[in-house]
Amino acid sequence: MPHTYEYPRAALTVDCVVFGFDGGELQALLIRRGLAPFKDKWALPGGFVRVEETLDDAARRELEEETGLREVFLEQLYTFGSVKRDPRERVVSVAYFALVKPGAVTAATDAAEAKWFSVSDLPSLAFDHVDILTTALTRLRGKLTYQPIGFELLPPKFTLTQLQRLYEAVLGEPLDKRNFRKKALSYDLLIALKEKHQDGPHRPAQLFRFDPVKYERLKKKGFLFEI
Amino acid sequence: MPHTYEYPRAALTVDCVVFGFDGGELQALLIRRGLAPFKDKWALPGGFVRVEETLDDAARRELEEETGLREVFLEQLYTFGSVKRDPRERVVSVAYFALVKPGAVTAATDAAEAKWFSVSDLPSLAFDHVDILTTALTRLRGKLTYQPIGFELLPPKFTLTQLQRLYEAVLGEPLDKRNFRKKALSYDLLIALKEKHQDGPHRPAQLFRFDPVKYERLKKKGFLFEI
DNA sequence: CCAAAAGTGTTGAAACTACACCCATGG
DNA sequence: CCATGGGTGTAGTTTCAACACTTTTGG
Repeated sequence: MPHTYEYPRAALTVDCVVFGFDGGELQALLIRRGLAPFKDKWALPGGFVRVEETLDDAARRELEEETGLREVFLEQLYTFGSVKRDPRERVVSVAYFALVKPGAVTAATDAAEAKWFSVSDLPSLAFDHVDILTTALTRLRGKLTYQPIGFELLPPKFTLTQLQRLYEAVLGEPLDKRNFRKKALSYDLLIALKEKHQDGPHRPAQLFRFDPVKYERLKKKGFLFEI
Repeated sequence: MPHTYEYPRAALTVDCVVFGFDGGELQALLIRRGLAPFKDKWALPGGFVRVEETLDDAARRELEEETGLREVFLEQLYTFGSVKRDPRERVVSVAYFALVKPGAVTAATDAAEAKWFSVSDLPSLAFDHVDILTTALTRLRGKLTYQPIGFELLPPKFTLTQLQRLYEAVLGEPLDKRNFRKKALSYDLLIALKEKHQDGPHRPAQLFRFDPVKYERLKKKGFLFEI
Protein backbone atom coordinates (compact mmCIF):
# COMPACT_ATOMS: atom_id res chain seq x y z
CA MET A 1 0.00 0.00 0.00
CA PRO A 2 1.35 3.44 -0.89
CA HIS A 3 1.86 5.86 1.93
CA THR A 4 0.45 9.21 1.02
CA TYR A 5 2.23 10.92 3.91
CA GLU A 6 5.85 9.94 4.07
CA TYR A 7 6.60 10.70 7.66
CA PRO A 8 7.75 8.18 10.22
CA ARG A 9 4.69 6.53 11.71
CA ALA A 10 3.81 5.21 15.09
CA ALA A 11 2.96 1.54 15.27
CA LEU A 12 -0.60 0.81 16.38
CA THR A 13 -1.61 -1.94 18.79
CA VAL A 14 -4.64 -3.00 20.76
CA ASP A 15 -4.52 -4.24 24.35
CA CYS A 16 -7.39 -5.87 26.19
CA VAL A 17 -8.14 -5.77 29.87
CA VAL A 18 -10.17 -8.91 30.44
CA PHE A 19 -12.18 -9.02 33.64
CA GLY A 20 -13.65 -12.12 35.22
CA PHE A 21 -15.31 -12.99 38.51
CA ASP A 22 -14.72 -16.17 40.47
CA GLY A 23 -17.55 -15.59 42.92
CA GLY A 24 -15.35 -13.84 45.41
CA GLU A 25 -12.85 -11.54 43.78
CA LEU A 26 -12.63 -9.54 40.59
CA GLN A 27 -9.96 -10.96 38.33
CA ALA A 28 -7.94 -9.93 35.31
CA LEU A 29 -6.58 -12.23 32.65
CA LEU A 30 -2.89 -11.81 31.84
CA ILE A 31 -0.55 -13.58 29.51
CA ARG A 32 3.10 -14.23 29.96
CA ARG A 33 5.19 -12.68 27.23
CA GLY A 34 7.30 -15.07 25.19
CA LEU A 35 9.28 -12.38 23.38
CA ALA A 36 11.42 -9.36 24.19
CA PRO A 37 10.92 -6.74 25.39
CA PHE A 38 9.67 -7.68 28.85
CA LYS A 39 10.17 -11.37 28.01
CA ASP A 40 8.58 -13.61 30.66
CA LYS A 41 6.74 -10.67 32.20
CA TRP A 42 2.98 -10.66 32.56
CA ALA A 43 1.09 -8.42 30.16
CA LEU A 44 -2.34 -7.68 28.76
CA PRO A 45 -3.37 -9.72 25.76
CA GLY A 46 -2.98 -7.65 22.62
CA GLY A 47 -0.96 -7.05 19.51
CA PHE A 48 -0.56 -5.10 16.31
CA VAL A 49 -3.47 -3.77 14.31
CA ARG A 50 -3.44 -4.85 10.68
CA VAL A 51 -4.04 -2.24 8.01
CA GLU A 52 -7.14 -3.95 6.70
CA GLU A 53 -8.99 -4.56 9.97
CA THR A 54 -10.91 -2.26 12.29
CA LEU A 55 -9.77 -1.68 15.85
CA ASP A 56 -12.62 -3.76 17.25
CA ASP A 57 -11.73 -6.58 14.89
CA ALA A 58 -8.10 -6.41 15.93
CA ALA A 59 -9.07 -6.58 19.59
CA ARG A 60 -11.32 -9.59 19.01
CA ARG A 61 -8.72 -11.34 16.89
CA GLU A 62 -5.94 -10.87 19.41
CA LEU A 63 -8.20 -11.94 22.22
CA GLU A 64 -9.04 -15.15 20.45
CA GLU A 65 -5.47 -15.84 19.37
CA GLU A 66 -4.01 -15.32 22.80
CA THR A 67 -6.73 -16.51 25.13
CA GLY A 68 -9.22 -18.48 23.03
CA LEU A 69 -12.01 -16.10 24.03
CA ARG A 70 -14.81 -15.37 21.56
CA GLU A 71 -18.10 -13.53 21.67
CA VAL A 72 -17.36 -11.58 24.80
CA PHE A 73 -18.52 -8.17 25.91
CA LEU A 74 -15.90 -5.82 24.49
CA GLU A 75 -15.73 -2.07 24.59
CA GLN A 76 -13.12 0.50 23.68
CA LEU A 77 -11.55 2.05 26.75
CA TYR A 78 -8.92 4.68 25.99
CA THR A 79 -5.96 5.21 23.70
CA PHE A 80 -2.53 5.35 25.28
CA GLY A 81 0.04 7.38 23.43
CA SER A 82 2.99 8.27 25.66
CA VAL A 83 6.08 8.55 23.52
CA LYS A 84 8.20 6.09 25.49
CA ARG A 85 5.66 3.51 26.51
CA ASP A 86 7.39 0.92 24.33
CA PRO A 87 11.19 0.90 24.65
CA ARG A 88 11.73 -0.10 21.01
CA GLU A 89 9.91 2.63 19.18
CA ARG A 90 6.75 4.70 19.16
CA VAL A 91 3.74 2.50 19.74
CA VAL A 92 0.26 3.85 20.31
CA SER A 93 -2.16 1.40 21.87
CA VAL A 94 -5.93 1.43 21.73
CA ALA A 95 -7.05 -0.27 24.94
CA TYR A 96 -10.24 -2.29 25.27
CA PHE A 97 -11.95 -3.83 28.18
CA ALA A 98 -13.73 -7.15 28.07
CA LEU A 99 -16.06 -8.90 30.49
CA VAL A 100 -16.22 -12.68 30.40
CA LYS A 101 -18.43 -15.22 32.08
CA PRO A 102 -16.96 -17.91 34.34
CA GLY A 103 -15.50 -20.86 32.51
CA ALA A 104 -15.05 -19.05 29.20
CA VAL A 105 -11.29 -19.47 29.09
CA THR A 106 -11.19 -23.19 28.50
CA ALA A 107 -10.00 -23.03 24.90
CA ALA A 108 -6.42 -23.63 23.91
CA THR A 109 -4.37 -20.58 24.64
CA ASP A 110 -2.11 -20.67 21.64
CA ALA A 111 0.76 -22.17 23.61
CA ALA A 112 1.09 -18.85 25.43
CA GLU A 113 0.49 -18.96 29.14
CA ALA A 114 -2.70 -17.20 30.21
CA LYS A 115 -3.69 -16.86 33.84
CA TRP A 116 -6.26 -15.14 36.03
CA PHE A 117 -5.03 -12.82 38.73
CA SER A 118 -7.06 -11.20 41.43
CA VAL A 119 -6.99 -7.45 40.77
CA SER A 120 -6.03 -6.90 44.38
CA ASP A 121 -2.91 -9.03 43.92
CA LEU A 122 -1.39 -8.34 40.53
CA PRO A 123 2.14 -9.17 39.43
CA SER A 124 4.33 -6.45 37.96
CA LEU A 125 3.29 -5.80 34.38
CA ALA A 126 5.06 -5.06 31.09
CA PHE A 127 4.96 -1.65 29.39
CA ASP A 128 2.42 0.77 30.88
CA HIS A 129 -0.08 -2.02 31.33
CA VAL A 130 -0.69 -1.18 34.99
CA ASP A 131 -1.95 2.22 33.90
CA ILE A 132 -4.24 0.62 31.36
CA LEU A 133 -5.54 -1.83 33.90
CA THR A 134 -6.13 0.88 36.46
CA THR A 135 -8.03 2.94 33.91
CA ALA A 136 -10.14 -0.09 33.05
CA LEU A 137 -10.92 -0.74 36.70
CA THR A 138 -12.07 2.81 37.22
CA ARG A 139 -14.25 2.58 34.14
CA LEU A 140 -15.73 -0.73 35.22
CA ARG A 141 -16.60 0.65 38.65
CA GLY A 142 -18.22 3.68 37.12
CA LYS A 143 -20.10 1.77 34.49
CA LEU A 144 -21.41 -0.87 36.84
CA THR A 145 -23.31 1.74 38.80
CA TYR A 146 -25.31 3.06 35.88
CA GLN A 147 -25.44 0.24 33.35
CA PRO A 148 -26.45 -3.37 33.83
CA ILE A 149 -23.22 -4.96 32.66
CA GLY A 150 -22.63 -7.08 35.73
CA PHE A 151 -24.43 -9.95 34.05
CA GLU A 152 -21.56 -10.23 31.60
CA LEU A 153 -19.42 -11.46 34.48
CA LEU A 154 -21.87 -14.06 35.76
CA PRO A 155 -23.14 -17.34 34.36
CA PRO A 156 -26.39 -17.09 32.34
CA LYS A 157 -28.34 -18.24 35.39
CA PHE A 158 -27.39 -16.63 38.65
CA THR A 159 -28.76 -15.88 42.10
CA LEU A 160 -29.23 -12.43 43.60
CA THR A 161 -26.55 -13.20 46.13
CA GLN A 162 -24.06 -13.90 43.35
CA LEU A 163 -24.98 -10.60 41.76
CA GLN A 164 -24.55 -8.80 45.04
CA ARG A 165 -21.15 -10.41 45.66
CA LEU A 166 -20.06 -9.21 42.25
CA TYR A 167 -21.11 -5.64 42.95
CA GLU A 168 -19.38 -5.77 46.29
CA ALA A 169 -16.19 -7.12 44.74
CA VAL A 170 -16.07 -4.46 42.05
CA LEU A 171 -17.13 -1.53 44.20
CA GLY A 172 -15.07 -2.67 47.15
CA GLU A 173 -17.75 -2.12 49.75
CA PRO A 174 -20.47 -4.22 51.38
CA LEU A 175 -24.04 -3.59 50.27
CA ASP A 176 -27.24 -4.01 52.23
CA LYS A 177 -28.93 -7.23 51.19
CA ARG A 178 -32.53 -6.07 51.31
CA ASN A 179 -31.93 -2.76 49.60
CA PHE A 180 -29.82 -4.40 46.92
CA ARG A 181 -32.48 -6.96 46.09
CA LYS A 182 -35.23 -4.38 45.98
CA LYS A 183 -33.23 -2.20 43.61
CA ALA A 184 -32.03 -5.04 41.41
CA LEU A 185 -35.58 -6.31 40.92
CA SER A 186 -37.18 -2.89 40.57
CA TYR A 187 -36.11 -2.47 36.93
CA ASP A 188 -37.89 -5.61 35.94
CA LEU A 189 -34.89 -6.79 33.95
CA LEU A 190 -34.35 -10.00 35.87
CA ILE A 191 -36.48 -12.98 34.99
CA ALA A 192 -37.05 -15.48 37.78
CA LEU A 193 -36.54 -19.02 36.48
CA LYS A 194 -38.36 -22.11 37.61
CA GLU A 195 -35.08 -23.58 38.79
CA LYS A 196 -33.33 -23.18 42.08
CA HIS A 197 -29.69 -23.20 42.89
CA GLN A 198 -28.70 -25.74 45.51
CA ASP A 199 -25.33 -25.20 47.03
CA GLY A 200 -25.00 -26.63 50.50
CA PRO A 201 -26.95 -27.38 53.62
CA HIS A 202 -29.34 -24.46 53.42
CA ARG A 203 -32.33 -23.12 51.60
CA PRO A 204 -31.84 -23.20 47.82
CA ALA A 205 -31.71 -19.87 46.01
CA GLN A 206 -33.92 -18.59 43.24
CA LEU A 207 -32.15 -18.44 39.89
CA PHE A 208 -32.58 -15.48 37.53
CA ARG A 209 -31.52 -14.57 34.08
CA PHE A 210 -31.03 -11.13 32.58
CA ASP A 211 -33.55 -9.94 29.98
CA PRO A 212 -31.47 -8.30 27.23
CA VAL A 213 -34.48 -7.62 24.99
CA LYS A 214 -36.30 -5.58 27.58
CA TYR A 215 -33.04 -3.80 28.38
CA GLU A 216 -32.54 -2.72 24.78
CA ARG A 217 -36.04 -1.32 24.73
CA LEU A 218 -35.46 0.62 27.93
CA LYS A 219 -32.07 1.87 26.80
CA LYS A 220 -33.58 3.56 23.78
CA LYS A 221 -35.77 5.63 26.06
CA GLY A 222 -32.77 6.96 27.92
CA PHE A 223 -32.63 4.78 30.93
CA LEU A 224 -30.32 4.50 33.88
CA PHE A 225 -29.63 1.38 35.84
CA GLU A 226 -28.33 2.59 39.15
CA ILE A 227 -27.62 0.49 42.11
CA MET B 1 13.69 5.82 12.94
CA PRO B 2 13.98 2.10 12.32
CA HIS B 3 10.75 0.20 12.16
CA THR B 4 10.94 -2.92 14.24
CA TYR B 5 7.79 -4.32 12.66
CA GLU B 6 7.89 -4.09 8.93
CA TYR B 7 4.22 -4.30 8.16
CA PRO B 8 2.18 -1.62 6.43
CA ARG B 9 1.01 0.83 9.03
CA ALA B 10 -2.07 2.91 9.48
CA ALA B 11 -1.55 6.63 9.62
CA LEU B 12 -2.54 8.25 12.92
CA THR B 13 -4.39 11.53 13.28
CA VAL B 14 -6.14 13.52 15.97
CA ASP B 15 -9.42 15.34 15.44
CA CYS B 16 -10.95 17.81 17.86
CA VAL B 17 -14.60 18.54 18.44
CA VAL B 18 -14.58 22.08 19.81
CA PHE B 19 -17.72 23.17 21.59
CA GLY B 20 -18.70 26.72 22.38
CA PHE B 21 -21.77 28.50 23.69
CA ASP B 22 -23.09 31.81 22.41
CA GLY B 23 -25.64 32.28 25.18
CA GLY B 24 -28.40 30.61 23.25
CA GLU B 25 -27.19 27.61 21.30
CA LEU B 26 -24.45 25.06 21.61
CA GLN B 27 -21.93 25.47 18.84
CA ALA B 28 -19.14 23.53 17.19
CA LEU B 29 -16.06 24.98 15.55
CA LEU B 30 -15.31 23.72 12.04
CA ILE B 31 -12.64 24.54 9.53
CA ARG B 32 -12.93 24.57 5.80
CA ARG B 33 -10.51 22.15 4.20
CA GLY B 34 -8.02 23.67 1.80
CA LEU B 35 -6.75 20.34 0.42
CA ALA B 36 -8.10 17.17 -1.12
CA PRO B 37 -9.79 14.95 -0.22
CA PHE B 38 -12.99 16.77 0.67
CA LYS B 39 -11.46 20.06 -0.47
CA ASP B 40 -13.66 23.02 0.52
CA LYS B 41 -15.76 20.84 2.80
CA TRP B 42 -16.16 21.61 6.50
CA ALA B 43 -14.26 19.36 8.86
CA LEU B 44 -13.08 19.06 12.44
CA PRO B 45 -9.76 20.68 13.22
CA GLY B 46 -7.06 18.02 13.38
CA GLY B 47 -4.09 16.47 11.68
CA PHE B 48 -1.34 13.92 11.78
CA VAL B 49 0.33 12.82 14.98
CA ARG B 50 4.09 13.18 14.93
CA VAL B 51 6.22 10.29 16.15
CA GLU B 52 7.79 12.28 18.92
CA GLU B 53 4.68 13.83 20.47
CA THR B 54 1.94 12.42 22.67
CA LEU B 55 -1.66 12.28 21.48
CA ASP B 56 -2.65 15.10 23.82
CA ASP B 57 0.22 17.21 22.54
CA ALA B 58 -0.81 16.55 18.96
CA ALA B 59 -4.38 17.59 19.69
CA ARG B 60 -3.26 20.82 21.36
CA ARG B 61 -0.81 21.59 18.60
CA GLU B 62 -3.34 21.09 15.82
CA LEU B 63 -5.91 23.07 17.70
CA GLU B 64 -3.56 26.00 18.02
CA GLU B 65 -2.33 25.77 14.43
CA GLU B 66 -5.78 25.64 12.92
CA THR B 67 -7.86 27.75 15.27
CA GLY B 68 -5.46 29.73 17.45
CA LEU B 69 -6.94 28.16 20.57
CA ARG B 70 -4.68 27.53 23.58
CA GLU B 71 -5.18 26.42 27.15
CA VAL B 72 -8.61 24.99 26.64
CA PHE B 73 -10.38 22.15 28.35
CA LEU B 74 -9.40 19.10 26.31
CA GLU B 75 -10.20 15.45 26.84
CA GLN B 76 -9.78 12.31 24.80
CA LEU B 77 -13.08 11.09 23.41
CA TYR B 78 -12.81 7.91 21.35
CA THR B 79 -10.63 6.41 18.65
CA PHE B 80 -12.17 5.90 15.24
CA GLY B 81 -10.73 3.09 13.18
CA SER B 82 -13.03 2.09 10.35
CA VAL B 83 -10.94 0.84 7.48
CA LYS B 84 -12.38 3.14 4.83
CA ARG B 85 -12.92 6.31 6.79
CA ASP B 86 -10.26 8.07 4.72
CA PRO B 87 -10.52 7.41 0.96
CA ARG B 88 -6.77 7.61 0.44
CA GLU B 89 -5.51 4.97 2.82
CA ARG B 90 -5.94 3.59 6.29
CA VAL B 91 -6.12 6.39 8.82
CA VAL B 92 -6.96 5.89 12.47
CA SER B 93 -8.06 9.00 14.31
CA VAL B 94 -7.97 9.68 18.02
CA ALA B 95 -10.80 12.11 18.65
CA TYR B 96 -10.78 14.75 21.38
CA PHE B 97 -13.36 17.11 22.62
CA ALA B 98 -12.63 20.62 23.73
CA LEU B 99 -14.70 23.23 25.57
CA VAL B 100 -13.89 26.86 25.03
CA LYS B 101 -15.07 30.06 26.61
CA PRO B 102 -16.75 32.77 24.57
CA GLY B 103 -14.36 35.01 22.69
CA ALA B 104 -11.46 32.56 22.74
CA VAL B 105 -11.23 32.19 18.95
CA THR B 106 -9.95 35.67 18.21
CA ALA B 107 -6.43 34.64 17.25
CA ALA B 108 -5.30 34.33 13.68
CA THR B 109 -6.56 31.11 12.21
CA ASP B 110 -3.58 30.23 10.10
CA ALA B 111 -5.24 31.51 6.93
CA ALA B 112 -7.65 28.56 7.13
CA GLU B 113 -11.25 29.47 7.53
CA ALA B 114 -12.67 28.57 10.94
CA LYS B 115 -16.31 29.11 11.79
CA TRP B 116 -18.81 28.35 14.52
CA PHE B 117 -21.91 26.37 13.64
CA SER B 118 -24.89 25.71 15.78
CA VAL B 119 -24.96 21.96 16.47
CA SER B 120 -28.60 21.93 15.44
CA ASP B 121 -27.71 23.29 12.01
CA LEU B 122 -24.49 21.71 10.82
CA PRO B 123 -23.21 21.62 7.24
CA SER B 124 -22.26 18.32 5.69
CA LEU B 125 -18.88 17.22 7.00
CA ALA B 126 -15.78 15.55 5.56
CA PHE B 127 -14.77 11.95 6.39
CA ASP B 128 -16.72 10.38 9.26
CA HIS B 129 -16.67 13.64 11.17
CA VAL B 130 -20.42 13.64 11.75
CA ASP B 131 -20.02 10.40 13.68
CA ILE B 132 -17.25 11.92 15.74
CA LEU B 133 -19.29 15.01 16.43
CA THR B 134 -22.33 12.98 17.41
CA THR B 135 -20.24 10.89 19.77
CA ALA B 136 -18.84 14.06 21.31
CA LEU B 137 -22.29 15.52 21.78
CA THR B 138 -23.51 12.41 23.55
CA ARG B 139 -20.47 12.49 25.79
CA LEU B 140 -20.91 16.16 26.57
CA ARG B 141 -24.54 15.65 27.52
CA GLY B 142 -23.65 12.74 29.76
CA LYS B 143 -20.72 14.46 31.36
CA LEU B 144 -22.54 17.69 32.04
CA THR B 145 -24.99 15.92 34.30
CA TYR B 146 -22.40 14.50 36.66
CA GLN B 147 -19.38 16.77 36.37
CA PRO B 148 -19.16 20.53 36.65
CA ILE B 149 -17.67 21.22 33.24
CA GLY B 150 -20.27 23.71 32.12
CA PHE B 151 -18.07 26.52 33.40
CA GLU B 152 -15.58 25.77 30.65
CA LEU B 153 -18.16 27.07 28.18
CA LEU B 154 -18.94 30.29 30.04
CA PRO B 155 -16.95 33.44 30.74
CA PRO B 156 -15.05 33.44 34.06
CA LYS B 157 -17.83 35.50 35.60
CA PHE B 158 -21.34 34.38 34.85
CA THR B 159 -24.87 34.55 36.16
CA LEU B 160 -27.02 31.63 37.22
CA THR B 161 -29.35 32.32 34.33
CA GLN B 162 -26.46 32.00 31.87
CA LEU B 163 -25.53 28.69 33.47
CA GLN B 164 -29.10 27.49 33.24
CA ARG B 165 -29.36 28.51 29.56
CA LEU B 166 -26.23 26.49 28.89
CA TYR B 167 -27.63 23.39 30.55
CA GLU B 168 -30.86 23.79 28.68
CA ALA B 169 -29.06 24.19 25.36
CA VAL B 170 -26.92 21.10 25.88
CA LEU B 171 -29.60 18.88 27.36
CA GLY B 172 -32.26 20.15 25.01
CA GLU B 173 -34.95 20.64 27.62
CA PRO B 174 -36.16 23.49 29.81
CA LEU B 175 -35.23 23.36 33.47
CA ASP B 176 -37.09 24.74 36.46
CA LYS B 177 -35.46 27.97 37.58
CA ARG B 178 -35.84 27.58 41.32
CA ASN B 179 -34.80 23.95 41.41
CA PHE B 180 -31.84 24.63 39.16
CA ARG B 181 -30.55 27.44 41.32
CA LYS B 182 -30.95 25.47 44.52
CA LYS B 183 -29.04 22.54 43.08
CA ALA B 184 -26.33 24.62 41.47
CA LEU B 185 -25.63 26.45 44.72
CA SER B 186 -25.95 23.39 46.96
CA TYR B 187 -22.48 22.10 46.13
CA ASP B 188 -20.91 25.30 47.33
CA LEU B 189 -18.70 25.47 44.27
CA LEU B 190 -19.94 28.82 43.04
CA ILE B 191 -18.54 31.94 44.61
CA ALA B 192 -20.80 34.99 44.57
CA LEU B 193 -18.84 38.03 43.46
CA LYS B 194 -19.36 41.60 44.60
CA GLU B 195 -20.22 42.60 41.06
CA LYS B 196 -23.50 42.51 39.27
CA HIS B 197 -24.26 41.97 35.65
CA GLN B 198 -26.34 44.69 34.07
CA ASP B 199 -27.91 43.80 30.80
CA GLY B 200 -31.01 45.80 30.03
CA PRO B 201 -33.97 47.46 31.65
CA HIS B 202 -34.36 45.05 34.52
CA ARG B 203 -32.89 43.98 37.80
CA PRO B 204 -29.14 43.26 37.50
CA ALA B 205 -27.99 39.70 38.13
CA GLN B 206 -25.52 38.40 40.68
CA LEU B 207 -22.23 37.28 39.12
CA PHE B 208 -20.51 34.07 40.20
CA ARG B 209 -17.29 32.32 39.50
CA PHE B 210 -16.48 28.64 39.74
CA ASP B 211 -14.18 27.51 42.54
CA PRO B 212 -11.78 25.00 40.96
CA VAL B 213 -9.75 24.52 44.13
CA LYS B 214 -12.72 23.40 46.17
CA TYR B 215 -13.80 21.20 43.30
CA GLU B 216 -10.47 19.38 43.18
CA ARG B 217 -10.73 18.71 46.89
CA LEU B 218 -14.24 17.33 46.53
CA LYS B 219 -13.32 15.25 43.49
CA LYS B 220 -10.70 13.35 45.44
CA LYS B 221 -13.38 12.23 47.86
CA GLY B 222 -15.41 10.69 45.05
CA PHE B 223 -17.95 13.32 44.38
CA LEU B 224 -20.77 13.70 41.95
CA PHE B 225 -22.08 16.95 40.59
CA GLU B 226 -25.53 16.16 39.39
CA ILE B 227 -28.02 18.62 38.15
C1' DC C 1 -45.33 53.44 35.57
C1' DC C 2 -44.25 49.76 32.52
C1' DA C 3 -41.58 45.97 30.74
C1' DA C 4 -38.24 42.62 31.65
C1' DA C 5 -35.44 39.49 33.90
C1' DA C 6 -33.78 38.39 38.89
C1' DG C 7 -34.68 36.30 42.84
C1' DT C 8 -36.98 33.45 46.44
C1' DG C 9 -40.09 28.87 49.75
C1' DT C 10 -43.19 25.34 50.43
C1' DT C 11 -45.52 21.10 50.01
C1' DG C 12 -46.60 16.39 48.64
C1' DA C 13 -44.46 12.40 46.50
C1' DA C 14 -40.79 9.40 45.82
C1' DA C 15 -36.52 7.34 46.87
C1' DC C 16 -33.08 6.08 50.17
C1' DT C 17 -31.10 4.20 54.42
C1' DA C 18 -30.87 1.45 58.28
C1' DC C 19 -32.16 -2.42 60.48
C1' DA C 20 -33.74 -8.05 62.50
C1' DC C 21 -36.01 -12.04 62.07
C1' DC C 22 -38.04 -16.41 59.99
C1' DC C 23 -37.38 -20.07 56.20
C1' DA C 24 -35.75 -24.15 53.78
C1' DT C 25 -32.42 -27.40 53.31
C1' DG C 26 -28.53 -31.08 54.11
C1' DG C 27 -25.95 -33.34 57.16
C1' DC D 1 -31.79 -30.42 65.65
C1' DC D 2 -28.37 -27.48 64.09
C1' DA D 3 -25.72 -24.76 60.95
C1' DT D 4 -25.98 -22.11 56.83
C1' DG D 5 -27.27 -18.94 53.58
C1' DG D 6 -32.09 -17.41 51.44
C1' DG D 7 -35.59 -14.47 51.81
C1' DT D 8 -38.69 -10.55 53.43
C1' DG D 9 -41.01 -5.20 55.46
C1' DT D 10 -41.08 -0.81 57.68
C1' DA D 11 -40.21 3.73 59.53
C1' DG D 12 -37.57 7.95 59.53
C1' DT D 13 -34.96 10.88 56.51
C1' DT D 14 -33.65 12.95 52.46
C1' DT D 15 -34.24 14.32 47.91
C1' DC D 16 -37.12 15.69 44.06
C1' DA D 17 -40.69 18.00 41.37
C1' DA D 18 -44.07 21.23 40.83
C1' DC D 19 -45.50 25.67 41.27
C1' DA D 20 -46.33 31.95 41.60
C1' DC D 21 -45.25 36.08 43.25
C1' DT D 22 -42.16 40.13 44.60
C1' DT D 23 -37.92 42.88 43.48
C1' DT D 24 -34.94 45.85 40.92
C1' DT D 25 -33.70 48.24 37.19
C1' DG D 26 -33.84 51.26 32.55
C1' DG D 27 -36.47 53.60 29.58
